[in-house]
Amino acid sequence: MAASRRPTLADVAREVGVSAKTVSRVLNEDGPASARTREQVLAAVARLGFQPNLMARNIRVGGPDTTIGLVIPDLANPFFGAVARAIEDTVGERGLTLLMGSSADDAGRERALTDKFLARRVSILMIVPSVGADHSHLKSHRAAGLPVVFLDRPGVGLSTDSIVSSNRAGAHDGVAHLVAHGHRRIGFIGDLPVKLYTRRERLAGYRTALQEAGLSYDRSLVANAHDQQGAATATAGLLGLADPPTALFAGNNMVALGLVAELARSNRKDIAVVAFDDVPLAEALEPALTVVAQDPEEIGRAAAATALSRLDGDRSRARTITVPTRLIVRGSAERPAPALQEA
Amino acid sequence: MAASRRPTLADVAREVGVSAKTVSRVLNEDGPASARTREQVLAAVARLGFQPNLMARNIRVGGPDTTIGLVIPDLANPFFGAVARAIEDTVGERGLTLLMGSSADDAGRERALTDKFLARRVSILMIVPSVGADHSHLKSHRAAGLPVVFLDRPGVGLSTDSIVSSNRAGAHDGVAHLVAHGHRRIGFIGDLPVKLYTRRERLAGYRTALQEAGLSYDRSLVANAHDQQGAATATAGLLGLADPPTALFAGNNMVALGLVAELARSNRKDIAVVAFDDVPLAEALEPALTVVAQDPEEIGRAAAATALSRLDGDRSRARTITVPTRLIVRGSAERPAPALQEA
DNA sequence: ATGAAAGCGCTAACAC
DNA sequence: GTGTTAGCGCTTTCAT
Repeated sequence: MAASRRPTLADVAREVGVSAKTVSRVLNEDGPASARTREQVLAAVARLGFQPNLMARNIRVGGPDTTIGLVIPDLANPFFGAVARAIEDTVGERGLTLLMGSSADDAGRERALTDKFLARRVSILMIVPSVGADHSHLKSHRAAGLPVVFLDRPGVGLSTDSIVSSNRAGAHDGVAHLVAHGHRRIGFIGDLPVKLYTRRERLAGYRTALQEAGLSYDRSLVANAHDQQGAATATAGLLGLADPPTALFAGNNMVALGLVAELARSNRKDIAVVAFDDVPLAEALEPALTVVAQDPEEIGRAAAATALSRLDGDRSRARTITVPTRLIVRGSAERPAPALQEA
Repeated sequence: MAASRRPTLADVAREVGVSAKTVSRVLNEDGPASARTREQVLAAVARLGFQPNLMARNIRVGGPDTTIGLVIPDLANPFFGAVARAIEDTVGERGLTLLMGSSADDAGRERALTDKFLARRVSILMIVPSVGADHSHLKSHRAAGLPVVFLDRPGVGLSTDSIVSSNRAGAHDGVAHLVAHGHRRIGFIGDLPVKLYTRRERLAGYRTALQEAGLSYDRSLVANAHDQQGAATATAGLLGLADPPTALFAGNNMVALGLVAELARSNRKDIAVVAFDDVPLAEALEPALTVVAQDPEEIGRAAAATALSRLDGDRSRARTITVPTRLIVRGSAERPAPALQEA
């Protein structure tokens, strides 16, 4: 079958015997139109299955497109999925549609995605910045009125709104909780790369908590992993040390999954655990997993609300919103530390 | 600061002292251009920060936009997140960008989203159909060459490609596994609404497995839930029956989370479980959770591959691709059934 | 209440 | 190698 051309405004106009502009008026409820004309137009639209070309409209009107560009590291990571849903819910009321892409935490892919989004004249740009990415090329866009929001991590080379979790305080609280249960050798498995903002912040919180407890920072207790498999390996590595930790802190949700899986596999019930970011079934584990929960819904909601207020003309200084984390005590930190060997 | 207009092709042309078409040629590597001109153009482009307006280009070229529209029930559901990632990976090689939206399993929202996508002239439309949605309005679009693919469930009123899991066989295998371990009273907690395709298929598989074992179908052992909380309630309800089940089958990932959480909360280690769709940490539970795993990556990949082949002119009959599920035995079905009370 | 013409930013089809 | 003209589908502006 021949691929029949999609009907245009002109087709509808011809069908009814009016001008294109009249059809446009009816459809956009712009200017006046007689009841009879309106009826006929609407009928023809339905008959032909006409759908206005939004791109053509946008071209002519000149304003930004009714889309919002969102760059996240991984569409399949539930944390970012939850953030995305909250964003969609909030901007959806304004009729904005989500244009999404995964950067895989690669600066080049992130740049390619943002460029694509800019070429589409998105009305808002939201980015989870990758390590090594520079955002100074966005200065002119922001100056021209494009709201740009950084999510989860601050961006580099551009002063604009950022929404982050209370990484440092959260990690501190989690580690302090382990300390309170008597642990003195606490391992830390962070995200990769090590320059990642969240990794550094959470490590800083870990170090502060150790310091407050008078514990020295032992580099050999710090490991890194970017996925579940790597976290399992890192866990096994730490537990295989000559002087192994009695407790472990997981730096993010993926690390938590690998870490907990490895402890289960090796049947190490004697290791205390706290994880940063909540995971499903945390409460069904034995013992139930104590976590420093993030609030992805609030991160997404705050990001969207901030961007919308910018869109509405808010020209105040760039702000950084820190969304609080919350320690959820479930039991996995309560394995008592073994009695000290020395003295 | 004044929102300065974004530079256009004409601006670049003026800056260099050439015609707009020449700039266009350089940028698209269309026709020839002297090395000197090319250089000057590129320099001006960089200087002005020019980015071609993709919408304007598309209007003129007339073809579909380089976007793919994807309607899923919930951006935050990890199953659909994994599907989306696989789609993005596959179509990304063709330079297509993802336009996404959540339908919340509502036919009206689904329709609003698809209409938006059509108005944007997406080159591919992928939909997880909601119960009650009719898709006959897409007939003309598909006839005009727009690839339409249904994901996870078949659509209604339109004959086109669909990608689904082997729901019936998978559920059958899971339930048969419970039967093999001696269970004769097996509860089923399915998704809502009850007319949902996957719910019905999986229930059918459950019934077949019972039948094969010579077990009668007991309506009181079938419950429903759409979220984790509801699944927990349903679980408690089934276990509170006068003649309660000794084993439970969870109809999807969300149900599985609620069901397992409830069993943990009420400390019911005596209940055997198999879940449809894998969940994180399944192997770390005690006992580890046996599941009928779906393959979201393959679903996404197959959907994208099918759509791309349509885009390349494949006009063969609509196909339904069934992606196999896989029973992953981990232990939660191995709680022996109690000895029969009677006879 | 409706229409004609011009133009948004870009490229196809011809010039030269 | 480069420029000119026309036109994609729509809306703005100005008529009538």
